Amino acid sequence: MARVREFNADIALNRAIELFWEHGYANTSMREMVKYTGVAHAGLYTAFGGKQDLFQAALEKYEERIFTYLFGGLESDRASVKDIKKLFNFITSAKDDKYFKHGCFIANTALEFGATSGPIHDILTRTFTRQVKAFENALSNAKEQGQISSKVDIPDTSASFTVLFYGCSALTRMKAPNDVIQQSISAGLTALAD
Amino acid sequence: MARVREFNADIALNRAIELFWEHGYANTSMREMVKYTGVAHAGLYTAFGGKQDLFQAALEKYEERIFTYLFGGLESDRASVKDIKKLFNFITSAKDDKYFKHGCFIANTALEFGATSGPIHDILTRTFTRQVKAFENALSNAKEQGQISSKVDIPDTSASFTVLFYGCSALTRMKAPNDVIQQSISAGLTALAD
DNA sequence: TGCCATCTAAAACAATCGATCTTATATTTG
DNA sequence: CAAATATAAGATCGATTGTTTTAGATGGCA
Repeated sequence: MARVREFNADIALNRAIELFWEHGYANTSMREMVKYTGVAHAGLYTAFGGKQDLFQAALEKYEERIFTYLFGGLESDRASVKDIKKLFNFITSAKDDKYFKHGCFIANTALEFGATSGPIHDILTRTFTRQVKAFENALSNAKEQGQISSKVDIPDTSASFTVLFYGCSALTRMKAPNDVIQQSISAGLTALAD
Repeated sequence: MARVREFNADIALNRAIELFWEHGYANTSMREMVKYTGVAHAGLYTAFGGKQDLFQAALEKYEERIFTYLFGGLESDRASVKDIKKLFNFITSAKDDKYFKHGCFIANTALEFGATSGPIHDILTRTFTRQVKAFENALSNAKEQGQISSKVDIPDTSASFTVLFYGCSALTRMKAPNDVIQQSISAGLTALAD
């Protein structure tokens, strides 16, 4: 029949995530995307549609990624305090890490798009809700196992951890002093200590 | 001598803050700015310079504003727990408020520009540092007055409050459920209660 | 009143945007 | 091998960007 596609769409999408992540949607041109992915104009457009579609695909792939790696443990039946600490320990040590040096891609997008309704905002709220629930799951498991005091307010603490995550993401992105990030995390996690 | 300027530069700058605040730097065109401010192209350019200069002037005016109104009390010699609570009470009730419905302008800009060096980033880090110090000032005053336990770690708690502020700003901008914001604040402020 | 600097309004500018189309190459199937 | 087709590279499209220029209106001062 015809010639087979030369580029790997999955690899290209990972590159797209990187570029959108660093510069945001508005500050990334399709020409830069062509250069960075190494995929020709026509290739990107036939494989993904337009710029918005590419961005949405990148955001959804990233969403999948963080729930596999970053929040994955928190959604498990055996989620515990250890998983929460693991998440925030990663953030603490990840200011230069490939996968967090620009903060969280979802958080960056949330502040770029604000409350502008559309498919992007749907992804943002969906992710947010799932993050809160992941913390709730880990905390209620931890309470059942007696890892944390029965006095811990689970909805309040889950909300607090979620906000802590978004706050740390913002600080990481703007390269705020690392000790402030560490201090805020150690203060936030005291809720689990007593 | 010459014809006197018809528009008030200060009023125009306040309008510029509103538009940049809502849509960000990249997503605001100078044509929209001309429409929104009611000031002609040439007027904006002669009064402020280019788009970047206008943005910088807007950001600095906003910076001045939040340290007068939002963080003002925290920098005072008589700053106390009451001022911290006042700040977060405002955020709790301000999701539809003219002055916070799109989150904090500084926080939005921090995530749009990231760590890109330049005058904008200087403003961001300057503001951030001053916010942390404002919390430290209020907390050390509160400790001296016996309002909070002597066991409260001031650097940790200040960092925690600053991150809470940026996190709540993000949630407000993306119109996250208001109860999550409230819960995170009530959880964050428990550090002051015991 | 007349000058002229400075204003407003709008058109014009070059550059760049997202998107499409062209051209030529490369590859698979009959 | 040859026809068919999707590819890659890049020229090109109209629209929009930030900025500058032009043209006309306005107001303070000689």
